[in-house]
Amino acid sequence: MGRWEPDARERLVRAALDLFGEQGYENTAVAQIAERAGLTKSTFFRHFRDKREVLFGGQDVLAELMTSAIAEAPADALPFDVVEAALVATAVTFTDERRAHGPQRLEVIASNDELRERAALKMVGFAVAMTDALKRRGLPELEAAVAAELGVLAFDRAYERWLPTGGDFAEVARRTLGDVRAAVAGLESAE
Amino acid sequence: MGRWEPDARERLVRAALDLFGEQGYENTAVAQIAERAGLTKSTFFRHFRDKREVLFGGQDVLAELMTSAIAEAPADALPFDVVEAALVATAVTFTDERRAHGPQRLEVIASNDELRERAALKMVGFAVAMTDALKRRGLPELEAAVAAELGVLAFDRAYERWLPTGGDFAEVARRTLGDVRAAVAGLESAE
DNA sequence: GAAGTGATGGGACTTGGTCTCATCAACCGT
DNA sequence: ACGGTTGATGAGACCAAGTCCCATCACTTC
Repeated sequence: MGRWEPDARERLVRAALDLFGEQGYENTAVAQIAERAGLTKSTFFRHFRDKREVLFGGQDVLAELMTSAIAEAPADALPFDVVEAALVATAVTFTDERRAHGPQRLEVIASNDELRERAALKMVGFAVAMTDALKRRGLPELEAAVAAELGVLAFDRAYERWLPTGGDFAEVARRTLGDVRAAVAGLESAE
Repeated sequence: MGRWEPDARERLVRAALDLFGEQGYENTAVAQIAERAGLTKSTFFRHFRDKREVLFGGQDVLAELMTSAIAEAPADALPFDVVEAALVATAVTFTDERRAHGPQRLEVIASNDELRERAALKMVGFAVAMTDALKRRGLPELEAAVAAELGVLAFDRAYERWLPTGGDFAEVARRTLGDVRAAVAGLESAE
C-alpha cells in the first residue's frame, strides 16, 4: 500500500471541517480542501463519493452495528429492548475524539440545505436497516417499522444529549429511549 | 402577466417526467427538459430551485394543510386524533390527475440516490412542521415529536396504498393511521 | 534490480446552478 | 392610439461539482 503521508482520509476530513468553519460550506471548494490536506481534487473524490460525504463518514459502520445487535438479541426479547440493544451497540464508536469535532460538524450541517438533506437520508438509512433486521426476527412489518422509527428518533436525540456532556453513550441512549417509550405511553392514555 | 404559451411550470414537469421515464434521471440534462417544454435552462431554474425539485412540487402546500388542521383541531382532541386530522386535511390535493403520474414519479425517485435524498428531506419537513404545530397546542416536546413521526410514517404508507386503487385518500389515511396505532399498542404489550 | 500494485497527480470534459443583461408580450393610463 | 411599466423569458458568460483517462511515483515482492 504505497503512500506518501499516511491517513489521507482523516487529513481531508480535518481540512474540510476547518475550512467549513472558517468560510462556510458553500464558500469552500473541494479543490481547496484537497490543497490544505496536501492532496488534489482527484484524490478527494477517490475517498468520498461527493463533497457532502466528507462529513458523514462511518455511518455505514453504525448501521452494521445496529443490525448485528438486533440479530443477536435474545429470541424472546421485546421489540423495544431489541431496539435498545441496537442503540447501545453503537456506543463503541462514540469516542472522545469523535466528540471533539461533533459540535462543529453539527453546526456546519445545520447551516446548509444539502447537508441537512444528506443527514436526513442517513437517518432513513438507519430506519430501513433496523426495520429489516427486526422483520428478520419475525416481527410484523408495520411493528418493525414503527419500532425502528422510534429507535432512530431516540438515537438522534441521544446523540445531541451526549455531545455536550460526553460520558457513556450507552447510558444516554438507554435513558433517551426510555423517555421516548414514556412519550408513546403518554400518547396512548387520554390526558 | 405577459406570457407566450401558458402553464410553463406544468409543461416542464410533464417534459421532465417523460424524459426521466425514457432515458433515466441521470441521462437527462436540464437543458433537454427545457427544450422539450419549449423553454430554456434559465426559465427552468426560475421555476425550480434545482433539477430534483421538478418532482416535488406542492410539498409546501401539504405541510401548510397539515399545520393548519392541527392548529384548528378541538382543544380537547387526543394527539393521535389531531394527527389524523392533519392527514385527512391533505386529502384535497390527492386528485385523479395527481394519481395519474404517481407511479411513474415514484419509480424515478426510487431509481436515484439524489432523489431519495430529497424525498427523505421532504418527509423530515413534514415531521418538523407537525411537531411544531403540536407543540403550539401545548403538547410536550417529545410527545409532539413522537406523534409527528408516527403521523409521517402513516402518511407515507397511506400514499403508497392510495396510489394503485385511488378513491378517497382521507379514508385510506384514517385506516393507515389506525394500523400504526395498533402496531404501537402491539409493541407495548408483551407478545 | 525488475516487475507489479495501489494510491496519487493532472487535466480534459460534462453538467448543475448562478448571474447579468437584453428582449418581448401584455397591461395601463392619458 | 401611443409610450411607459411590468413580468416572464432568452442568451450567454461563468464557477464549481463530479467523471474519466492516463501518467507517475512509492512501496512491495520475487
